Amino acid sequence: MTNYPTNKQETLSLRLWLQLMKCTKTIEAEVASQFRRSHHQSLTRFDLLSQLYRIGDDWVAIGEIASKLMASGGNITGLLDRMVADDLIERRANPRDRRSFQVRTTKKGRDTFKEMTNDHTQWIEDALNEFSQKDKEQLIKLLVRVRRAFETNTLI
Amino acid sequence: MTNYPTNKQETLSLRLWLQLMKCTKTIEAEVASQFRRSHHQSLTRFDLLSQLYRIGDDWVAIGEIASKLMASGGNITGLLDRMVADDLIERRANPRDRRSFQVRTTKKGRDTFKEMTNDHTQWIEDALNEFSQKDKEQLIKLLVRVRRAFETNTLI
DNA sequence: GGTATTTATTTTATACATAAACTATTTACA
DNA sequence: TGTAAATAGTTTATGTATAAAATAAATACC
Repeated sequence: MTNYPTNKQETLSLRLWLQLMKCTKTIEAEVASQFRRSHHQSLTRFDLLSQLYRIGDDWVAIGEIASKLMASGGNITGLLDRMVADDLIERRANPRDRRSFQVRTTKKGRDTFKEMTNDHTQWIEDALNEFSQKDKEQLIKLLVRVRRAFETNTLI
Repeated sequence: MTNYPTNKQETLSLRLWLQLMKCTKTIEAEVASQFRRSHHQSLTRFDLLSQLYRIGDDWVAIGEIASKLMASGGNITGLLDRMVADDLIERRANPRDRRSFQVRTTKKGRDTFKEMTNDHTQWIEDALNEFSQKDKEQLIKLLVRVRRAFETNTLI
């Protein structure tokens, strides 16, 4: 009979995962609800605008957006349709590949993103200002380790 | 001109939140996809079955479920409908209050949950076994602090 | 050059999420 | 008691997510 891992250890991993989820969901729900109230936009749209901003608000292929958002293709089509309808982004055919389409933020999209990201930063700052730089850094380090552990473990 | 908070501090809080979300989403996507593949069930359904299990697999009011899952009413109605159709739970009118309905797991629901929770525990254990008890405990502690900070801050 | 494969995106069917309006009770209380 | 307010769920409209099949164009390769 081998020395089986204690129940306490098992519980701890599960508890860690549950707390991680609970924490994220709490913040996410709050941020999403604020975005809806203040800007009539969803968290997903904010993510998408963030990605476009990072790219430099230039034309990007739809597939690239999809992979960056970790979203499925069918999802992106509808999301982009609605955002085009709201004049946040524009869409065109890729002039060099007729299979491919590209999107880019409009002026309204960039302005909306700027307002959203200002609010967003402020909310997060306000909520987390009680934490020391050291605490934050350590938490980030641990979170990255957890993610890496999970990625390498499950992708085998 | 006041001493404005440094950009570095601001970035750190945002980075913390981004890592938190990224970490949770990575694990969640993996677990959800495994549940779909192995059991044809969603993470939401697993959460719901977990809540029913915690309650003791006895009759519970629908509203209580909704609040425990942090879900809206309209959402729960559809979710429960589909789970009743799949014979995972059963529904009845509350005999003492004709406005209210109650749900309870079926045998199939309990069996499904048992299988799912075994797998789930194993996945999490496998992924997190490289972490020391001390690391896990500290991470849990920090996560709880973050959540509390956010709850008290934003609910004012 | 013509066929097979790959790539990029959309369509379809379905599940899950919210807010807001609605229905049906129960409860509070004047 | 009778009426207003509160409570419990559902319905409706819409947004966001997945998987799988379909479409269309580019590429590989014989």
